[in-house]
Formats: sequence, structure tokens, C-alpha cells
Amino acid sequence: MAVKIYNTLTRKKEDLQTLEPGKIKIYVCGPTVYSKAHVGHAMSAMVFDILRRYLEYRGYDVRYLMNFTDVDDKIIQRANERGVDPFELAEGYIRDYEQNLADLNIKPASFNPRATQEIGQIIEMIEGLIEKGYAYPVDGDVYFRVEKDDDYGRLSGRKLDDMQAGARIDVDTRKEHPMDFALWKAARPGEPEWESPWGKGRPGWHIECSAMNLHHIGEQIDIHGGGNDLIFPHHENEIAQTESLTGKPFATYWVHNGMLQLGGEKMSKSTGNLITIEDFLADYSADVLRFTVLNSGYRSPLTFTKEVLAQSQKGLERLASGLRPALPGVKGASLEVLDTLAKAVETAQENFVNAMDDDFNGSGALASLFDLVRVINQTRSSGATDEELSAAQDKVRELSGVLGLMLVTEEAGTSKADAFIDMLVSLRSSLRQDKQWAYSDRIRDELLALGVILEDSKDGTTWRWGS
RNA sequence: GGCGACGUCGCCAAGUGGUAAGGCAGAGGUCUGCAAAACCUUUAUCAUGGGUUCGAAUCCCAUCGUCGCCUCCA
Repeated sequence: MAVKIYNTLTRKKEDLQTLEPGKIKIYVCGPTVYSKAHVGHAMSAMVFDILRRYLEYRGYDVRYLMNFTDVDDKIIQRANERGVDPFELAEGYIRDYEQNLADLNIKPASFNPRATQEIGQIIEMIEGLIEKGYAYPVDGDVYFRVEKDDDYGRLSGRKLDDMQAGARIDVDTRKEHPMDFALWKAARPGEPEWESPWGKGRPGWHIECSAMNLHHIGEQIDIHGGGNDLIFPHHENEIAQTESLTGKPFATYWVHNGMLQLGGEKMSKSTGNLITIEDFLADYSADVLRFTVLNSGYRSPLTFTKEVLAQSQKGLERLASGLRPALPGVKGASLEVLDTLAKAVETAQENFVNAMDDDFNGSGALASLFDLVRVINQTRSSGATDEELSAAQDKVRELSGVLGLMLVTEEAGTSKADAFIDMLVSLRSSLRQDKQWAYSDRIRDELLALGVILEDSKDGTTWRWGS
């Protein structure tokens, strides 16, 4: 069975068919680096990280690019406000973002192109577009001629006529059509500038992505991703520019994630309705966000509330419960029970792949893991040994890993405190044998306050670090 | 005003023609000195109103509601 992907271009799920067998080229729109990134960026990055990890798991050789827009009006404005160099400002936020991604367990891209490093390519493209009649210079600016592009609007499902009707459009009489967009902007005093055939200036927003693609992965790519707020105008314009120049379909699949909702509204940099990734990670683990993203459809809006995060936290604990060791003093489970476990491993594998194949259904993939965890826990309760549990637990780790979940719990045997905790637990066991409940409960309570969870069973006491 | 997405159990949600996955929370139970964990049992007819069909959460139309885009935005 093939992987199915929902394609914004056709509004349908389609079988994934790559340009080259076994290889897949993915380009994802990264942030404009003028401020700290927020959880919405994290969500988007995670969605495509999951997509990428899964395609790798399915055996594809993935080339994955994510860009940085490092020259733009807002960067310049912010830099001027602070009296710093715009390039340095951008550089700082790029480093922050890379750190954010690492903290979120998001795999680094194969390459991170930057707008400022593509100026030559950009100028070349614009020249090509002018030559073909798709662009025209005015007073040092260069605009794309939307009316020349018959397909314009096909990604976002708009028509030029519809858009003029109610939209607020700046009346720029120099433009031939109100929807014509800038490929090149003439420099104003004090702004970063590059030499060009049209005078000093800098690239427009959309052209950089087209240029980076062309330069680093080619005229045609398999998947182009980003937030659904980029569909129009950004991706629409990318298509217009690239395809007008090359005459070939740009990306086969356009994949867009839904917006993160904070307080019933889109989390957004420009409105300030946001929580930075840094602040989020101060309170929650990366897994909590990843679980939340996985559990909701990546194309739907994701409700971001404390309650949802708490639910994710509990869900993760449940997944991790499957990884706990055998009960103390067990002699092994029956063949029948072990057979059920082995079958559950197969079923989980199958359900997992089926779910993920179907447009990266994370919720379904998690369900397959929960089902397996339940059977593991049943098996453990039936007296299975660590060895008998290990294959199933490895499967949980393997599949969680494909989703990018770490499921790391601080394990016994890794801390200097272990010996002391063991001693207290052993002391408490003696107290319990003498029915000294007051003292034994006090030890349990005080250890709990220190983050150590004790669990008694009739065959002894186990302990683990809480989260 | 235009375009698009969505509305499934208290909450997060999967499911796109054949009588509703999973997680959280809740209730009852097993185990336990108590507790915790784990396990077992249990909880919905799918916004509303029409229509198509032998049969619809799933297709069509209308209504209501939510969100996104149309200006920078993941």
C-alpha cells in the first residue's frame, strides 16, 4: 500500500508518487527571523518532522530543506528600533530557532538556505521572468504580472476578479494590476541593499523560496510544506514565479498544517497572541507538544490549552507505562499469554503503518501504540519476565521513535541517589513487615515529595522517578 | 463581500456509504494494611432541517455556529 498525502492543490488525498523512485525532495517554509519563535512555529516544524521521519521509516531517501527568511521589512524595522545591524539581528534569531528545534527533538534539515545567500539566483530568476514577459520593472522595483499567468489562483482557489471585489488593496498606480506582487524592492536609505540591473535593492518575500528551491533541489520538488496561512499569497506566488519561468509543475504535493489556536484565535507573531517555544519548554516537555500535535489532525486547527496539555501529559505517561520492567519475583507468563503479546506486536505494527500511510494519521498511530501498551501491561500482570516483555517494548520504542516521541523517563539505575533510595525502600520493607504503617507511609510520602514514586505489590516494592 | 476548512461522548479526537478507534476525565470492580500503578467492566448515533440510497457521521442542498485566508504571518 502506498502512502497517501492530502494535496492542497487538488483538495484530495493522493498516492505518493515521487519524481525519482525511492527519493523524495521536501521544502518547508521556515520562519522570518525577527523575533523569538512561538509554539505555532513549533507545531508546524513538528508536523513536517513527523512527515519526514515517517517517510524515512518507509524507506525513502529524504532531502529536506527548510529556509530562513533573513531579510524583510520587519527585520529591518526591528533592527532600526534597536539600533542594531539587521543581519546580526536575524543571525541571533536563527541561532535561537535552531536551538528551539533541537530542544523539540526535531531533526535538522538537510540544509537551511537563507534568502541573503541566494541573491544571485534571485536576480537571475527575475531577469528570466522579465525576459519572458512575466515581470516588469518600475522605478527600481520589479513586479510579477499576475494577469499574464493563466493559472494564477489555482492553489488557493481564487480568481483575480473575486479578490478585487472586497479586498483592501493599496492603490499603487505604478502597478499594472493591483495583485501584481514585488519580486524586487528598491532600497530605501539605511536599508540592506544589493546591486541589481534595476538599481540597488533587495528581494521580495516570495521570490526567495522559489530561488532557493531552484538552486538547491531543482525545478521540480515532491512536497512543499508550510502553514495554511501561507497558501495565499505566499505559495500561490511561488507557484506563479517558478512555473512561469520553468514551464514545469513546481511541487507535486502541497501540504499545509492547520493553525494553533490560543484563546480561540490563531497564535500569531504579528498580533502578539503567542507563547514562545522557550516559555513552553520551561513548563512542559517536548513530548507533550509532540503528543498534542500527533493526537490532532495536522490539517485541523489545534486547540492549545492547559487542559489539552495535561491530557497529553497523562497520555504520555500511559505510553511510558508499557516500558516499565517486569514485576518483582515473577517466573514467566504462559505460552498463551506470550502468544497474545506476539500477535499484539504484529497488529500494532500493521495498524501503525496503515494509520500513518493514510495522510499521517497521528491519532490512529497513537491508538495502535496504546493498544499494544495495554497488552504489554496485561502480560506483565500475568507474571512475564523482562525478557518476555522486551520484544514488545522494543516495538513501542521503535514506533514512538518514528513519531519522534522520546518517552524518556528518568530511570532507576542512572542517578547517584539510587543507592540511597534503594536503602530507604529496603528499610521501609522491613517496617512494613513489622506493620509499622505510620513510618512506612511517611517514607513513601516524603520520597514522593522528592519525585520518587513507590509502588507496592505482594512480591515487593518498586520505585521510579515521577515526571 | 469573496474563497476555503471545520462542527463526532464532559474534554482531546479517529473514522468519508454498511449499524461509531484511541487517550483524558467519570462510575463500579480486582489487587493492596492504606495508597499508587496496572488490569477488568461501563459511558455517544455523529450541529440542525431537508434530500439521494436497500443502507449515511460518511454524498447533495439549506440553516446555524466556529476558524483561517483575502495585509506580514508556521
